[in-house]
Amino acid sequence: MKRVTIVEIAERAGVSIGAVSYALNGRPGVSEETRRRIMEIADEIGWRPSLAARSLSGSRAHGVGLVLARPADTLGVEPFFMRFISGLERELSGQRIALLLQVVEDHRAAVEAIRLWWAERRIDGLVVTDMYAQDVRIPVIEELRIPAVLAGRPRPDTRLGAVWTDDTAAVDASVDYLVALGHRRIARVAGLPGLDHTRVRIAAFRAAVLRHGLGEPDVVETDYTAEEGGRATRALLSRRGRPTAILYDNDVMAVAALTVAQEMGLSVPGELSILAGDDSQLCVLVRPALTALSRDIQAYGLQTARVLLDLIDGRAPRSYQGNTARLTVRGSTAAAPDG
Amino acid sequence: MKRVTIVEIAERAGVSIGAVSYALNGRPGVSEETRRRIMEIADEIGWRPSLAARSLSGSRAHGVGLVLARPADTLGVEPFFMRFISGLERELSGQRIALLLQVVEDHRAAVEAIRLWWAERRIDGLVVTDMYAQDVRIPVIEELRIPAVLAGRPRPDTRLGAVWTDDTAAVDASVDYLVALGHRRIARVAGLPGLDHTRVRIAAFRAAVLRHGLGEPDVVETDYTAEEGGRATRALLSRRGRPTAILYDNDVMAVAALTVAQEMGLSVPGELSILAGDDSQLCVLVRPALTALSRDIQAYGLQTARVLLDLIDGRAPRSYQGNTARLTVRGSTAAAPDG
DNA sequence: CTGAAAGCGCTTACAG
DNA sequence: CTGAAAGCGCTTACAG
Repeated sequence: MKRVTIVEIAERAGVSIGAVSYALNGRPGVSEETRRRIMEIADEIGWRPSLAARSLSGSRAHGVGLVLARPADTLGVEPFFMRFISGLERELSGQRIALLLQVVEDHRAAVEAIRLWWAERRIDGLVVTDMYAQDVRIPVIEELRIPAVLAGRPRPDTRLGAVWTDDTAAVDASVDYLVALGHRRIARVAGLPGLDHTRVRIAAFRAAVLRHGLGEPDVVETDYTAEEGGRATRALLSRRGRPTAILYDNDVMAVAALTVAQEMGLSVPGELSILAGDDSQLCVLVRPALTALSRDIQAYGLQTARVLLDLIDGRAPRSYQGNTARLTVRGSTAAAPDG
Repeated sequence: MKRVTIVEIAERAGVSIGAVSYALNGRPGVSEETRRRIMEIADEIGWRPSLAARSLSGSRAHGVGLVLARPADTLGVEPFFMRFISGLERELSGQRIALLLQVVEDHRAAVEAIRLWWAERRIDGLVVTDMYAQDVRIPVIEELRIPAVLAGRPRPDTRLGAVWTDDTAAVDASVDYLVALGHRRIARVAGLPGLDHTRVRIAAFRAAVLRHGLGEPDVVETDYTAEEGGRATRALLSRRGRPTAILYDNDVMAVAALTVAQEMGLSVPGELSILAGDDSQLCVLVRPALTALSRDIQAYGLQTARVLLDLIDGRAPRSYQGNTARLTVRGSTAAAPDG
């Protein structure tokens, strides 16, 4: 059970521990020959750096934090997060950087978690998701000067990095596609109105509807859950002049909408076209399979990790724009009924 | 940016750093008065222990690891993991223990991750999910003497703790329920055959079918994905003497089955009863809503964390049995067509 | 009850 | 190119 340390390596190699440290870290100060011998010994006895010791003397914690502020049930059903995490991991684990995960109720708790992690020197940086237009986490992160990257639109007034995709273009493409199918009454079931990207998408939707001269844009806000998605759908479909096509802000709500339409005796896509704002296996699970906006979430996570690692290494904050979501056409969209 | 350390507290309080350490950790060696004064100062200047320092001198890393060895896509769609993680978190974060998460492809990679974490002294213990009957992780964990708890059935031949629920009883209840509805041809679409709990459930299913005198038990093995679940369903429903009821090993496959049945023109539950082995929002999303085995996954995660923390504290390995899954009856099960 | 000191396992100037 | 030493921020016997 005795821990293998550089002292043992130094003894076996007949050099000082300083030399061992230099050799192991690839820094100048030892001859190539010595370095090789030291590396061999380290390998042979299965040495691994103690992160505690390394963190204490160097100043890196070798960890980054991700705080998810959502109810566990919502997190569970939306496939987004696990895939995103998995993408982050792919980049981080290669560099022996741990991902610390915390699931909390709200932003207040998130701020608390961030403060503690930082004070304890557990993390070198932070990944921030689910940005709010007014986000209490940002001033705290700025004040503590924590390297951080937003999974979302850049905030030029901050020192934070950002990895984002062009939601406006994706919404535009969706509306254009539906209009080309002859739809004139298109509605949007949006997610949480406080969220940054929800707002961007709503704005894009409004602009697209107006641009096509389709009258007053019809948007219902929800909390992203199946319940509210279903309820919003029921409300929209009960109106006179009900929409012939609805855009949903995620996959879960679109699936719920399909159920509601079927219960109301409306055929999809015959009488109603449904378009999901996120793609996942869920969309393929149901009938008709759902037309959806797809993007590579794992790649998104991976890029986010890269931008964060650069920041931690002291490079200037970057904004990386990933690929715009593509429209994957399946069975839930078709020509407008009266078209 | 200067870090607040116990040195500063000691100076302000006019005592040694040793006294500060004792006071802050609630150990004897300082008077109550001194202790209170020290705590106040610490609070006032916002001191937080450096985990690196604490880990280096004490021998705790204050972290536990969870390695998920599954393809990211599967992980994403099954709501189980996020809820489980969220339950783990609830217990861990209260004790300032970090959850380190790693998502890998297979058990070989999982073993590698475990070895590294342990060698680097990043973790004090491990949560192990998705146990295989023959599981390469176990001998490694035993050899390294890592405190670990299985989210699954106890292994009496090991020093590992375990948190589990009685799958046999849950399967029994499901079969009994279907038999009471008059079903005589009941099949099971199982998950990955290598998994421990898959085997237990298959065995329980076989035993129940035989006990009820329903003839040769009909089991199809899959990989838990919607694709294979759908394919298995199609195969089962294409046979002469097709089943009138099918038990699925998770929620995702049951939803896929619903789609397949509808495509084949079979009414659910009129001609086919579907029972999902896991419950989640997915089951409520579809029509008919799926009858399912429900359990409190968050509580399961929380209990798992507790058993692990006990182990880490040096207590003897415990096996904790959680509540057996309850049958939540919804619209996908009904009396057998010929009953 | 309290203080002084060693030690955890590294990194990093600073001399040779 | 190499060695000896200080230091990171704590904990913990060991003396007083």
